Amino acid sequence: MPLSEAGIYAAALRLIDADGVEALTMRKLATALDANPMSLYHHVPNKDAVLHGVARMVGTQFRTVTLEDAPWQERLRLLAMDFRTLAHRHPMFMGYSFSHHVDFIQPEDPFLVALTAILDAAGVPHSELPNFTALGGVVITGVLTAELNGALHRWSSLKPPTDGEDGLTPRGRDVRIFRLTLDTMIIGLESQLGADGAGQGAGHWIAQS
Amino acid sequence: MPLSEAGIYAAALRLIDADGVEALTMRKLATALDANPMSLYHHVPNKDAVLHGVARMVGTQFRTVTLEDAPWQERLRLLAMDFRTLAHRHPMFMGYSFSHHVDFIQPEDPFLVALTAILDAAGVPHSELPNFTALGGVVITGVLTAELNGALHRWSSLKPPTDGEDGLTPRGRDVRIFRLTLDTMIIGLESQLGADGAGQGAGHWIAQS
DNA sequence: CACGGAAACATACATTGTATGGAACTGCAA
DNA sequence: TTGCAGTTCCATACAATGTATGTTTCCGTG
Repeated sequence: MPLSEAGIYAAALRLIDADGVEALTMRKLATALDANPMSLYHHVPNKDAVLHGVARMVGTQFRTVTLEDAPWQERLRLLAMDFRTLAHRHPMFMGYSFSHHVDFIQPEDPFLVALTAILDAAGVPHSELPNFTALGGVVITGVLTAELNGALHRWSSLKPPTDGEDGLTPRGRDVRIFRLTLDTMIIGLESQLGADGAGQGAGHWIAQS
Repeated sequence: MPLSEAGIYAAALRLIDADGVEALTMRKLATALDANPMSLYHHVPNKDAVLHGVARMVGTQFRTVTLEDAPWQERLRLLAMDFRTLAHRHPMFMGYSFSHHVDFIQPEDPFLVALTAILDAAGVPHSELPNFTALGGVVITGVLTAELNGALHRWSSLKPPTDGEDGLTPRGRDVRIFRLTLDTMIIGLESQLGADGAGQGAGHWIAQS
């Protein structure tokens, strides 16, 4: 069987699934493909390209059903869960990918597109869509990363759209989003704790599978 | 000036601040200390230990004021911001640390202790404290990581206390926390969007520094 | 001054990604 | 079939890295 770009990515993914990304070497990859290490370089420019290729390959596996008519909360939950399912299919790679900003998420990426659409449907104003998309994406991938690399465990057991300028520096926007995330979490907690009369969600987090 | 453990950590941190963690090599570290590479190994067992040492060194720099009487929301905000300040003092290292689970956060860590105390004060039941601590910690470090490594940017411009068993498998608990985070974010968004009558925070995210 | 332990050093090795140049194969024209 | 061009493959080589191993230098104490 001759070498091919797709074949290389597939083999790389298999090795990564088995032993993790750091254990992947060009030599092992070549051995797995029964080829000389240098032969790979005729199909792939370098190791980074292999990882990007794997990222694209995994990325195309993402599927989510789009329930146009469901409430946005439900759609968001579903999207996140679908993404989590994908992440758990290749935990080694995804855990690495999120951390090392292998630019996994791209414009036109189905996840990104779906997330944006949902937030749009939720009523987020267009000028704020990028920020909220970032918020959602970061929270979802952040928790996912933490789950995949075990940080979540350790913590819990320790004794489109930019059509308008906002006049903020990049740094300032970062702070903005950071605060936004924080505020969101806080308000969410408030409601869940029933501190004020938000009602509907209060107490539901106590003891349920 | 003779070599010393603390001196090695300090020099390592300087190099990391300048060029990032991946650029740190034992040889460069030795050169910076005007010593032979192997001399370091008389004070430090290996490179990982250097990183852990740096982590401890940076960790002790964390300070936060504890406003016992302030509302928990304010305390949480303050804690997160203090942590963010620390992270921005050594962005290279912190960004790396969060991703690569250099076990930066330890029991008795001031950040962890403060976070737990605040959530306790917020009324989180003791049985749920670990979960909520994880939630808070993961969200805070998650967003921070995303900010430090630029993911936040990319996204936004793209077009103690375990005293009771819960009978869940580790995996199951992960799912639980994941859902919890998600729900929190969702409820938070709901409130912010004024979808129901939670009021107090609605709309405050539109156009403010 | 002698000596014993600690610190520093020089050398060496395995592992990594990859540059370089030649060998083998493949498809096609004559 | 033969000749040839281009693609694919492979053997060798190199620099960078972490660190094992053995030797030398230094420094305080008897």
